[in-house]
Amino acid sequence: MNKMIPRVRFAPSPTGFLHVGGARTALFNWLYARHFKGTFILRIEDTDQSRNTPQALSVIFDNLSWLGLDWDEGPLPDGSSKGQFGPYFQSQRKEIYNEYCNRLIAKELAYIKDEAVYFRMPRKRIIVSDLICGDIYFDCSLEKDFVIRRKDGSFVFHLVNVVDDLEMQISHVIRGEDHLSNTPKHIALFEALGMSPPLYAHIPLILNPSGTKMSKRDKGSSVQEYIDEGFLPQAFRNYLCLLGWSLKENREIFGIEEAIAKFDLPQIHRSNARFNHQKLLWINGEYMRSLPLDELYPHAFFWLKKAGLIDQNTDCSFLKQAVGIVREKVKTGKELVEWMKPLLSDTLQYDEAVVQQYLDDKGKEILREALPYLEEVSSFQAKELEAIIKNLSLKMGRKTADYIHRLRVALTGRTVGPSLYPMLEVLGKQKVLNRLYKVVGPKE
RNA sequence: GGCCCCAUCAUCUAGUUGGUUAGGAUACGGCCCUCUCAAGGCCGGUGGACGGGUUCGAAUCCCGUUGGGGCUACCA
Repeated sequence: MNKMIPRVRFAPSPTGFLHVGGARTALFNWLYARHFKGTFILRIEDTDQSRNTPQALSVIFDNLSWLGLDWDEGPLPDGSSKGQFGPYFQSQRKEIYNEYCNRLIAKELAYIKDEAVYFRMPRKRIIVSDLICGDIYFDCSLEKDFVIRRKDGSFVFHLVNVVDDLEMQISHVIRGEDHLSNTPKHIALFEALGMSPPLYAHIPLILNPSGTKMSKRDKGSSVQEYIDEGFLPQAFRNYLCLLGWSLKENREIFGIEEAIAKFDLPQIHRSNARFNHQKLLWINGEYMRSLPLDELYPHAFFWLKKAGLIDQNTDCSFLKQAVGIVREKVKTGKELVEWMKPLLSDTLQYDEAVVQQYLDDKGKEILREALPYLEEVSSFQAKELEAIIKNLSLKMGRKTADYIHRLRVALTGRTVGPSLYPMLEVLGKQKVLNRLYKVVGPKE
């Protein structure tokens, strides 16, 4: 086994969703592989047949792809696979497990009892040399033998995990700390099979905001929720990096390339981290604003399409401009969709209270004052528009805000929205005038 | 219960050969900016669980206590 070129793996179970803890485990494995130009392997731990469905499998593919984590070996969505160490589904590796199991029995390192196969656990001290936790001593002198093949012939996690790791020549096992206590068993299995174990790195767990274990039942525990909420993968994986790892230079926003360049195992924290939704929101907002518009646009398109706000006929250049002004104000895709509604639809929802406050007789009068200027302005650009509204307010002795607020309400039905002048420009003269006349009544 | 891991602001963290006014970020509060909302700028409070050691000196090393987490399955 060549330790210079790491081979790492992510081995999820097709449960129907990807846990955020699993996502970070995948991310750290992937970062490690990419940093050292190693191999990142995807292996599906589907020994539990009951929950092994095609949909559950595609969730893994989809969510990993969304995160931008590509694998060098493993199954592919089209049903094929790549890599020379397959099959990459545990359900297709029974012969292999059987062979190893029999080998252990032959060497009398395992035995049959009650129709199950038990591994003869060595009664000795086992040292786990962990890349993150250091040397940990386990006194296994009282450890009980454990089942590796069940009565029904299926194999237990410890056995399949070890066999797969050695068959696939995994060099570094990077996994959640919840496996730390299992590691002596795994090491004993490796030794019984005459192999030296891989290097281990147990990463701290991700906890709920309350500090309890994040289980599948908990809200916010699945990656899909964040996709649905309209988080950007760039932001989400950036945040995931921050849970247990940091650049160590007082900077928290960094791209995946920089993470790859600087990632390594020894710098990882030893203590568990709570998931902080507020901070994720902040990071997402940062990316929302700073991503090149062309990079943000496909995500926005996806959100808007899913919300049913756009179709094939929507004007792309208008859409992109609208996203460009709205993204300054929002933190998630869901918010963006909400803010885009008045820009995309010509049937506005006016709140009664808002109308009374802003579009009463006085409000309409103010809008009428502005209308001729908006009609006559030579170029419908934010700068020009700002100039004419400012001049108008000077001339009429009003506050600029008097015009701005009423225009916003008249044009969007809302008191909160994008900055006015850019919005006027994006909507364009025609839409602006149409909407305003709809509010104040036709020209006399 | 047994075994293992962990312990710096509310939260994520910097610190790693003991000597810092314990730094940053999010959140929170105040002020400024302002066209609503954001963003931005400035300021602010809050911190090494507790108790013992070692030392001239401990967030940093040792021990104990407490607290949190994990494992202890014919789940993975």
